[in-house]
Amino acid sequence: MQSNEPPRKTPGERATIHDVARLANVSPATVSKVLRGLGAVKAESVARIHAAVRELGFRVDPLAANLRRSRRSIVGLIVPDFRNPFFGSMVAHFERLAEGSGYRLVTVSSAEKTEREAAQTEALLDWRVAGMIVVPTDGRPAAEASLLDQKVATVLLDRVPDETGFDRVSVNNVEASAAVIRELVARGHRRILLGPSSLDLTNMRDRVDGAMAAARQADIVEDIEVLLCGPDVASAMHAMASRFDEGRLPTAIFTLYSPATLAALREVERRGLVMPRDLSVVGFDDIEWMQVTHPPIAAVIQPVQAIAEVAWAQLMQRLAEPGESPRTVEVACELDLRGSVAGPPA
Amino acid sequence: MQSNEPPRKTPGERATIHDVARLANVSPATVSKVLRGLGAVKAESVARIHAAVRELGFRVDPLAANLRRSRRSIVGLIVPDFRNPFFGSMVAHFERLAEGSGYRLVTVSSAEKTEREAAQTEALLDWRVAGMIVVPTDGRPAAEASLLDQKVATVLLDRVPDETGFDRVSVNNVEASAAVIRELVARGHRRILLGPSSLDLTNMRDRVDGAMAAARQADIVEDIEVLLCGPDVASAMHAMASRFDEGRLPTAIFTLYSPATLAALREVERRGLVMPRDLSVVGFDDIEWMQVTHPPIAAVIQPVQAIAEVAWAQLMQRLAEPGESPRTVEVACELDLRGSVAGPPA
DNA sequence: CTGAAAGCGCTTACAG
DNA sequence: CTGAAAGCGCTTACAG
Repeated sequence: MQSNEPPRKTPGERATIHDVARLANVSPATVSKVLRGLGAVKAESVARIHAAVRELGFRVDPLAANLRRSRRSIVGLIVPDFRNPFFGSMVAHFERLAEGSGYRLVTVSSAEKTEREAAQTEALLDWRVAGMIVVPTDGRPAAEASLLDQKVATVLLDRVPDETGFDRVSVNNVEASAAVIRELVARGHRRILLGPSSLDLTNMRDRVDGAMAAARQADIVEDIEVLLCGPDVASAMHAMASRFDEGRLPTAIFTLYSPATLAALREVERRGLVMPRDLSVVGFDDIEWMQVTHPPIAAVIQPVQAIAEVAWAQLMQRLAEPGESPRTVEVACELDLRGSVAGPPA
Repeated sequence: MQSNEPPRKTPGERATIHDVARLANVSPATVSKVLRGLGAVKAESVARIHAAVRELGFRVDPLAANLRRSRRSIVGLIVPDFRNPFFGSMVAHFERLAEGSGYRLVTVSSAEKTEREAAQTEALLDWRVAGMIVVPTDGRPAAEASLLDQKVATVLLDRVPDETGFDRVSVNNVEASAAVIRELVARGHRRILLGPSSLDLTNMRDRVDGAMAAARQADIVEDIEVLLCGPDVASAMHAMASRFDEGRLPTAIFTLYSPATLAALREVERRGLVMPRDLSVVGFDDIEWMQVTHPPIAAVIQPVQAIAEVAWAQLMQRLAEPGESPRTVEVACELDLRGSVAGPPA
């Protein structure tokens, strides 16, 4: 880091590599070489160059530096929604990972719309990003053709397609969801409501499938109910409210993403129901507030940090070896059964 | 938006303006002119150029396009923490605002560390951003000298310094906090705990000042207690736990940022206290989960969208008229007194 | 060990 | 109406 008061000679204008070269009495090519630690340069020149860099407060323009290469040292990250803390946390982890790796991270959101995801992807490709990390809006990159066409190293995250030419990282959605159902069944529940956002998302489909498989095992498939809750908190509130209005509630709700958990609790609260006496609730995704409710909400914990680390490592690996065939990694979730779960009402 | 399958001639390589020029039988300069809608060009040439652009799936490289100007068409946004939904929401609003304005948004976080804020600012300046929107880590931009030196249009947000050469947008922290105290006093509270993150942050200081002013008016200054809760949820949990351990709690807690609200509720929950019977709680910042707790938590609502819109308008204005003297805008908050507030225990 | 020249993908005067 | 040339801030062969 440089000091707070860069001793620039020309306030308002940044020094260029030519200014440094002039001051150090060498050519711009030599400055460039020294700055990137390449080749053999006379010690005297090196010293003069470093002095000039300090004197002028010179810092290279990373965008111009990459112009001659076909790819910029930028990684693009596309998430569905900044307001969801799960993705917020993901962004924070990637930002930390990008530091020191020599890549800059540019993060954009698709707002859960495929057209926007496509437009954002194209915009990042316009920047000649070296790589991309994408949480596809509905399980398949919206600008898949362009990504493949331009051969940009890409890792898909969270909502990953079954078949794809890209690297993938996800959690063990099927098994984690099955485990939740098994726990509920073990406590005596039969009538269980599942709350996915939509069945177009591959991760949601996997969660429903896992839950259903466990239900089949327990022979309670016919008692399982699926409520589509839509992309965000607003839609989930609406869906839950309608369902609660209908009456004859199940004895347990397993919400498959955090906005639905929020919506379910809101209805529980509004109608004066008491967890877990009247209703058990388990959410997929653990968020900080889930431990300040009364009782705390049981949750499937996604290891965000591990997901980000694995994905970043995969991306770096692919940038190093573009030819390798795509790999898939599945990270295991943990189930924390908190106070919101008990047996069904007597 | 272009179709999913760009009909590129050279897969893997993007077409350049030279490719377009060659195909359309004109010079690159003419293509450039047409693409930016400048100057007079023969209708025939225009048609051939558009045809070539489509044929090759050409899209300009916005970074290269800006190289000749001293500033890139990029706006940098620095927030303290992506994991805080208040800032997540802010980022989402700015992203939407940037679209269609011809600027691309590059968002980074300071992780509540001034050194990181300084480094992130320098990095964005390296990119020659046209403008910056900064939520200063502790009330004053960490790389202030560089921002001023390079004359980059800058708007400060949320935690704004008292005196500064930059445009500022904040909420009416003093008055909003005073209003909370007045409401609590009106309900009979005297012993009130304030929970700021730190007194180094100008917005926190203003909130404390506003609360204190109202307390003075009500002659209860000596009953006010201030608990520093630190930068994030973890530190706030720790601070709250220690304070609750001490015993002799106040009758009301006014947390001045959402992590402290979370921490306060966690202690309430852990110790089996009942709101508002044993304790009233009001938080500064409204977050979605605050309405799914029992009872819902009273909150000072910051109008994130209005804040973002005002700040963006200011930035655009300053880019248009760099010479004008800095302006300050204060946006009003709304107080929603929900079930977590009542009179003190009898 | 060093520098002149060409190039990255565009735009900007300028000349015609 | 159009194009050749120079330039933005760097890097990359290449020649010496």
